[in-house]
Formats: sequence, structure tokens, C-alpha cells
Amino acid sequence: MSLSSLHPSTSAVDSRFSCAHPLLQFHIFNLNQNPSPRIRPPPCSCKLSSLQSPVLSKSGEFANNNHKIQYLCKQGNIKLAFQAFSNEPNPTIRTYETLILACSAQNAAVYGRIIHRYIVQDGLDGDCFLSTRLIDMYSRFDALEDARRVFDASREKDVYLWNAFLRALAIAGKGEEALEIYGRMGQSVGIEFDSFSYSYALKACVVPLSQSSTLSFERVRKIHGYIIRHGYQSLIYVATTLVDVYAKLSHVGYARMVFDGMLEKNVVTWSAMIGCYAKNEMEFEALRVFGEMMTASSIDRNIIPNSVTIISILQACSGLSAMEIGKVIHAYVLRRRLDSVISVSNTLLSMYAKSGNLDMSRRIFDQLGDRRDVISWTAMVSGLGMHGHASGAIDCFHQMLRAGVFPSPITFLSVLGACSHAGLIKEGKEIFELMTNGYHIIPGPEHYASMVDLLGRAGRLDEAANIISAMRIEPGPTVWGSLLGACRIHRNVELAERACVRLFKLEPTNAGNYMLLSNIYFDAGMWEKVAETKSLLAAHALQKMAGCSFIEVRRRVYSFVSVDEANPHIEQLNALLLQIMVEMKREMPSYTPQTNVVMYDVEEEVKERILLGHSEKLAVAFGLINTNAGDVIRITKNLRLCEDCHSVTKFVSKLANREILVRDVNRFHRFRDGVCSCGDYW
DNA sequence: TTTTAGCCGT
Repeated sequence: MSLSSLHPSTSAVDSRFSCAHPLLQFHIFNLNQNPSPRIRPPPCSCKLSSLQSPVLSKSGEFANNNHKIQYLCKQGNIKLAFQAFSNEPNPTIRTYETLILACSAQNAAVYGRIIHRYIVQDGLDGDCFLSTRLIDMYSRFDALEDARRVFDASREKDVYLWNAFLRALAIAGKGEEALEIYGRMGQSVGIEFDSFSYSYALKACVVPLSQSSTLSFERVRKIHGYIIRHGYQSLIYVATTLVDVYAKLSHVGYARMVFDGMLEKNVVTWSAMIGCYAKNEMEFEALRVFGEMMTASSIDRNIIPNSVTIISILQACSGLSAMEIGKVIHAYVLRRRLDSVISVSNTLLSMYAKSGNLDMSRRIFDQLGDRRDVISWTAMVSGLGMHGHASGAIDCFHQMLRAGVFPSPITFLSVLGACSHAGLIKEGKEIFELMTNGYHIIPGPEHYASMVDLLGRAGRLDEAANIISAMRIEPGPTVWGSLLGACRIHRNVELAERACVRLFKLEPTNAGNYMLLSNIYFDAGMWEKVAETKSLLAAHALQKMAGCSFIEVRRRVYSFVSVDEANPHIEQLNALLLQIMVEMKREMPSYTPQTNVVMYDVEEEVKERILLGHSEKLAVAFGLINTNAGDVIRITKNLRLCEDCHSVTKFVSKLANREILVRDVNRFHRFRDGVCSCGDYW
């Protein structure tokens, strides 16, 4: 086959997503125009800086012991402060406050409880002001029950006290309790909600993830109504909270509406909006808003992107595997020395891994050295796993343990995932054992799902089913879904039906489950059942999630959907794919297009065409045309790679002598010379 | 005398 048609074309211009590109260009330009300001140290989280300076007498001695205590607290010397305190017969409220704040700031829970006891002893536990401070302190210590005791003990309850407890509950994830307190607060005589109460109440609506999100949404809208009626929506803190809360409930339109209505916006507001898009799979919008923010930042110093903004925008890059754009952001990070912020470095590490550049992840990881935290390690383990380096992931995990870093449930999920991708059953079982018995981490639904996936995929369906029946928690959709996926691979109709009985009940609107079952029936030649399942799908008016693939070429991201009629390049791409198909059928007579994944009732020939129009194939074709001969073609897909695309991509890698790197929902596939790194096990 | 917002790893 002549590969002349595969040569890079200079006329590859696509303006469908031009939003990202020009703005990023502007962004770069903007950077050069505005040399980065010095970074300020992060604001001190303790409140000691706001305290009055202790008064010294002329001789340089403290005017009294209370001043000495305050001075020592300000120095951060809690121990000496407490010594001085024990010699103080008449501590003032201010002294108590100082000590509480110092304990809060330094997470000194033991001293914090001591000071609380003294307050009770002195009969000051009914004091509203001190109680407010104590609640804040216990909230920081994550000691909610102590906070509650303080709240209950306080005779008088002013709005500060109510707010402090409301906040403590909200940030501890006790949404329901927080809203109950909010309700009681509203009924208390003489207590009026202020802007703080509304902000905390809004936060409380988000936290309980287990709750129905429609209920949360209704609650937020109601509180939003009160906020408008009281004129609080113009307050930047309140409005920013609204943006964030709507974002977390995935009501992007509402978040945007509040955002657009704000007269004053600062870096937090912008970051919340960008984070909203990044987390709700609207990465292009995130990039666009980031560009707007860069523009705005050139006239307003209050909106220069900071570490939080960067983290969100890097997540958007990760979602698109937009490594080239990510590199531009990386350059910005280095210019502003934001790599000193560990969470930024961790996000960079993760972005590179998800964009297919594991070497770069490794470099960042190595450079972190002693600064590595559990998240850095987990991101590295996960990156190795995603790329199919299971033993590397396990090594990294053990290295982490040797370094004395305590693994989190997510760390275990990452290692288990690595084992699963490579079919390392024995190792996976050992890790699961280590998690439960060695580290006493109670496995969550995802851990079980991972084990079911590991065993099921390897064909040990009975063992997988046993895991489910031995579970200590109610098996959820993730677990049954893993089992169903395994049944698809190993063509087990009976077990698949059992899984589907649960799955259809647990998530009746997930089209993917019906598709899987239908495919399982298809493989078994059970045509009636196939039709039955398809009609179920139709009866629920369900649409399967549209397949979508991305490719980044020269800092621009192009997206493709299946049978992308509207794509300006579609004819060129189709022509190339047809050519490839002819070639493939000639060289590999055993190949037959796996048209059974096509759910429409159409002729075989049409099915083949639909199959050839899969977004991933279009992206591959686009990559062949628009990148240079030696370049790696990097593609990201929103679903699992279908078998046919897998076969075709293998073939293309050999035919065109190209390395093709495809990230699907689960992992990476590196196609080279007709072979895939997953070893056809995925 | 007092308190608020955005953020890393599946």
C-alpha cells in the first residue's frame, strides 16, 4: 500500500475547538508581557498574628503574666505558655482565647483538651465567645463530639456560636446534622441568619454524597432564594460558595449563572468556575475560562492564577490528555515557582501519566525526593499501573511502605488496579490481604470491584462470584458491573444473567449494562435474547454513552465522535480508513470486523461502516495524516477500547510503522509493530 | 473580642 496519503498535511486546520488554542496562545503572550510577581508565603492559618502585641514594661519584663502567656503563644511555644499559665491565678478570657488559638494552630489536641478542662473548672464553659473558639478548635482536631459537647454546654447561644457549630458539621461531612442545626437555628428566638450561616448551610447540602442529589439541589435552590432575598448574593464569599456548590452537584448551568452575575470576582471565584468545568467533563470550557482569566489578570492583580487554579486547569488537561497544553501550564508553574506546592507537583505528575508521558511523571516523582507524600506515591503507582507496568507499580508500592509512608485506601485501589491490568492474581490477593489484615483498612465497594475484576478477567469467575457473596457490605453496581464485564470476556451467560438481575435494579438507566448482556447473548448465539435485551434498552429510551476520542496536535485538541458526519475532515478520514481496511483484509484473511458491538438493526454492510467510523479509528486516521512520520500518535477515548478498534490499531501500527498510544477509560494501550502492550488482555 | 470561599491520588 502506498503510504503517500499518510504523509503529514500542512493544511490541517480545525476550528471547531478553536477556543482552547488562541486563548492559550494569548496566555503565553500574556505571560511574557507580565513577568510573574514574587510569590507570597501562604497566609498563616493560625489567628495568632491578629492578636495584640503583649505589653512590655519599661524594664523589658512583661507587664503581667497574662501578657507573657500571650507572647509565648505567639511564638508558638505552647509548652512554656502552659507553664506560665499554671502560675496564673486570674487568667482572662483573652488569655484563654490565646491558648485555644495556639492549640488550634499547632494541632495540639492534648493541650487543647487541657485548656478546655480549665475553662470548665473556672465556670467559663457557658461563655459564648470561648465556646465558639473551642468549637473551632475541636473542628480542626476532627473531634466533632467534643465540639458538640461545647455547643450543648453553652448557656447563651449567639449567632457566632451557631455558625461555628454549623460550620464544624458541614466541613466534617455531616450534612444532615448540619442542616438540622440550621433548621433549629432558624427557629431560635433572637437569632437571625447572616451571610456566614448561609454559606455553611450551602456547604452542608453537598457533603453527603450518598444522598440523592436532587434533594441536595432542591435544598441549595431554596437557600439560594433566601440569599437573594437578603441581598447576600452580591457578597463574594457567598456567591463563590454558590458557584462551587452548584458545581459539585453538577449543575454547571446554575454555577455559570451565578458566576456571570457576579460584579466582583477574585482568583477564588475564577478557580471555582474552572474547577466546575474540569470536574464536570467540560474541559474545553475550563480552558476557555482559564484563557479569559488570564486576560482579566493583566488588569486585575487579584486574579492571577495560583496553585488552586493550576490544579484545576491541569485536571482539564488530563481529561483531554492535552499534554502539550499541559506543558505550557507546567512552564507557568516553573516561572511562578508553584512547583514548591506539593499538590501542584502531584497534579503535574498525574497529568503527564494520564497524557501518556510516564517518563515525565517519573522525573517529577524523582525530583520530589523527600517531599513525596502519600498522594505522590499513589499517583506514581497508579500511573505505572495504567501503563501496564504492574511489577513496577508493585515495586513502587513497596518502596513507599519502606519509606514509611502510610498507604491510603486509594493507594491500595491503585495497586490492585495494576495487578488487574496485568492479570497478576497471586500478587493481587496478597495486596488485598495486606490491606485488610496488615493495615486494617476496611475494603470499600471499589476494592471488592477491583478484586472481582482481577479474578473475573483472568477467567476465575467462580472465585469472583465468591468474593461477592463473602462481602461484608451490600454489593453495589460497581461490583456487579465488574462481574458482568468478566462474563462478557469469558462468555458466561448464566452468571451474567445473575449479575444483571441486580444491575438492572440498581442502575436501570445504565445503557452499558444492557449492551454487555446483549453482546453476551450474541456470542452465545441466543438471538431471541439479544432482541429481547435490545428492546429493553429501547423501552427505557436509553442511549448508550457516545464514544468520543481526542487527539492533540500542535497544542490543539481535536475531538471525534462515532460516525462523525459533521467533521470537516470526515471524507478524507473515511477514505483512509477504507484503504486501511482493504489492506487489512488482504493481509489478514482471518480478520472479520466484529460487527456485533453495533446495536442497530441494519444490514451487515452498514454495520461494518459504523464500526469503521468508531471515534477511535477516526482519531488514528487523523493522527496519521496530521503528525510527522516518527511521532507517537496519542489518543484518548472516553470508553473502553472495542475489540475491533484494538485489532485495527494493531494493524495500523505495523502498516504505517507508527507507535500509537491509546488511553481508554481504564488504561493505556501502546501499539507498536502490530502488537499491543496490553498483550490483548484488557 | 469572633467566623466564611476555590485544591492533589481511583
